[in-house]
Amino acid sequence: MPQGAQPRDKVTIIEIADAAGVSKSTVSLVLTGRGSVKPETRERILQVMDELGYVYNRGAANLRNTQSKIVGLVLNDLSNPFFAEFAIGVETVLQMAGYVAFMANTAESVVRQSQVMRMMREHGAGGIILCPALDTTAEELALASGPETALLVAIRRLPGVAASSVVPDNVAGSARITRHLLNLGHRRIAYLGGMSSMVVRQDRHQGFSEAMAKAGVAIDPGLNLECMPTRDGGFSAMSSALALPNRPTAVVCYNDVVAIGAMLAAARRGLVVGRDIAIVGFDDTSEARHVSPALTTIAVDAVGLGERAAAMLLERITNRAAPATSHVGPAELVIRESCGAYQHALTAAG
Amino acid sequence: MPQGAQPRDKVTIIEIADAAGVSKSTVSLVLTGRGSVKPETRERILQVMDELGYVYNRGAANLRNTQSKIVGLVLNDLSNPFFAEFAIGVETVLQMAGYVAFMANTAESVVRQSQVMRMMREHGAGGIILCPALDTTAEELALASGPETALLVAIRRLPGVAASSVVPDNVAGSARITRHLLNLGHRRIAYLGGMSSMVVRQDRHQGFSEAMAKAGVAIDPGLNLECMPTRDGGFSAMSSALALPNRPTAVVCYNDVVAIGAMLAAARRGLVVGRDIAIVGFDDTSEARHVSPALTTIAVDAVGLGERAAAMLLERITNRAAPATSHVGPAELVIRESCGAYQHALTAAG
DNA sequence: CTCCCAAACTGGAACGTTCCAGTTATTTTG
DNA sequence: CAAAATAACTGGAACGTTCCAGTTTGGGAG
Repeated sequence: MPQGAQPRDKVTIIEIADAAGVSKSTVSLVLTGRGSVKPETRERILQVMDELGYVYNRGAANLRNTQSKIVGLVLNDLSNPFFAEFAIGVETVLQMAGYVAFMANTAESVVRQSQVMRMMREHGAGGIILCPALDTTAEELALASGPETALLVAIRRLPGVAASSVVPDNVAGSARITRHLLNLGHRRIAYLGGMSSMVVRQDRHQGFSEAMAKAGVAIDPGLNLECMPTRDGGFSAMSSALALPNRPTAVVCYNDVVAIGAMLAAARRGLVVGRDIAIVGFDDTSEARHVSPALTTIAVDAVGLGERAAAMLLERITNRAAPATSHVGPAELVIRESCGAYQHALTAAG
Repeated sequence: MPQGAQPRDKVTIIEIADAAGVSKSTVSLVLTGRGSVKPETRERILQVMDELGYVYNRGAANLRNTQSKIVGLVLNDLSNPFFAEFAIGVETVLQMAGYVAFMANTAESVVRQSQVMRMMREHGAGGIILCPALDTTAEELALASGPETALLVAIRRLPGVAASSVVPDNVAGSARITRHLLNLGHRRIAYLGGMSSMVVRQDRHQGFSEAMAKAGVAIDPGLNLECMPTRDGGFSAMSSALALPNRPTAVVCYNDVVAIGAMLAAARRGLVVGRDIAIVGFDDTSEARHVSPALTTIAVDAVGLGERAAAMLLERITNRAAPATSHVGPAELVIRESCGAYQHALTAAG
């Protein structure tokens, strides 16, 4: 605030009008940019605003408008870098379009999720991008969202929900990375991590199964291990897998976080990952590059998914008649060291 | 929304009142919980709300109230897990207090930062927690914040700003980790990363210098290397350091991200980190644990800082007379493998 | 000079809520 | 049993904006 201005804690359009010697309607005209105002009048009004430290009151404006320029972004786990990157993509696009993102972290709690969604609707959000918490049901969502708020479900698809969605191609990605291990000669391959109640786990495991079936390789049911999708979960599940009498030669993990836990467990057992055992992940978070050996994984472009989600939601907000659409993003294989492909190439050549 | 309810896209308090056979004032009473309403009337009103799919309009309420229950959280870099963790801490405390966080990522852009802060004020945020973008000046901030919005500056302290602040003890932390290297016998120690214009860099470098001076070890000016606080920055700065005729035996890095880049550069040169050279970081992000060798670093408890920041801001919002306060959080040494302490212990014993 | 038209501006009624100042119904109290 | 107190409820005036329907101003055409 420029010096000399009294810090009146609530400057309104009317005070601006009085000070500039015009009516509040004229001030509103320059604020919204609608109608025609003489340039010098506009200038004078803007200057007065500056002097008095005027702050536009969007709440009051929305009361008439219904056009709120707010969208909500509900994340299930901000501590996972994957979702942080997703959020960055969303934010970039929204910002460009003059929207502002109300962002909240549910930490996988469905009650917090509905609280947060309610809050957003109460604040007049025109749309919500939701990365649903585990155990979110279609009914809950129907209650927590309404006809005036466009809903887009991202990352975790939610069967039975009539909303747009943006998800990576989990089935294809998982099949792709499984085929890679099969090509390297592995036959005893475990699937590790995630809980079977999770839709994403189901999709990824489906891709795994399909690739195995297509290659004519039988899946040992004992090599299908569930665990929470955390590093600790991966660590203990992998420890059990390694204690098996006939342990796997390769492990397809639910995601990078689990894979990193699994790598730690293998190292603890004295195994060299990429030589004695192959471990692969899913997501391609920045950590996948930094662990040693670097993790072979599936890149799903979190930022790109976020951008796409935001764009699709904005489309539905501005064009309310538009139908709900779905987008399935690409999932690409990134070969690094943890699968032993490099080692393998050497052996094959030698 | 329960079946049978018409999806009227704007249900107001008045329609609820009509349907329940009471006045809008009574409905307002049950909404706010003020005043006394007969339990059965309250029940009836709540039921009607449910049936008609009523959504409370906070914008309209704030028009009278000025108590908005919104606080803004402005982050300079959401892709850095440190800030994601900080955000989680902030959110947890706000949620508890019934507040909702408007969160935005500025990606180190000062123009985006002022846009975002303006938006938040326009939406009636009662306070803003700001992790300032690089190059933020005190003057800009004075313009972008106002008397009606409490400001708290976090993580990066900003000289000359009259606001509360929450920062880790950069000086002490840096001194602590430098002392650790000195105790291990290192004398040629480099300081690597960050730009000297950054206040955080200044603080951390000060701690480094003080520890060196106290130990009576001279600092070689050639071993003070600046770079952007990114992994790539750390990589190239470390590459230069290693090309020096008389290279350092230990490197204190600006933060973990830089340290990880530096480790990569050392490995590329064929050096075994923790044996041939010591590298340490600052922040203790989750990556520090996962790299190999695990990084010795300074833990500053990002979540705790976030919680503290939120609590302090809420205090200032609810008690407007409260003066601006400052909190300096602890910075603790976490010894892992990258400094060779384990190796050193073996040698000393043998 | 008069008329007309556009440009520039204005007053007041919304918007959905809260809250003050009542008004009625019900209970307590002396 | 009347009076007072309380509980339960109500009407209307805010709050800060937008927008409709005017009104004034200033020029140009006839």
